[in-house]
Amino acid sequence: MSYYEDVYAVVKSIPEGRVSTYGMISNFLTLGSARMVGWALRQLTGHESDIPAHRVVNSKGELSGSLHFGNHPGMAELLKMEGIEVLNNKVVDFEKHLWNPSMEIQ
DNA sequence: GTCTTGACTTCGG
DNA sequence: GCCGAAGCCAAGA
Repeated sequence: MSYYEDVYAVVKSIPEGRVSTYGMISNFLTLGSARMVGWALRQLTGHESDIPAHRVVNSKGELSGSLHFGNHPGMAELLKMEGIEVLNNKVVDFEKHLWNPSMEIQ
């Protein structure tokens, strides 16, 4: 059980129509660095598991990870499909769709 | 063993 | 509002 396993669990826990940020996840898991989340998700590219990494965005609400996906020609479409409006790889009103990991525990 | 890089964040200019 | 630098931790070379 490594730290990134926790990241995967949190990302998978993100409900449809909701997005989360690296800093929020890192803060929730007390990783101390948002890069740890990015590192975990980077390893995820080879896994291609059921991890909805497209729901994870940076503090600006941009799909910074979309660049690494590559396999997903329309990752923004996926978010739109879930009810999230995306424009130019950026989540529109992402703060409204922002999902707090602590919400899972509640 | 050290050095570099990385899907980040935040502060300062 | 954009650009640069520092902080942070982990993995690969």
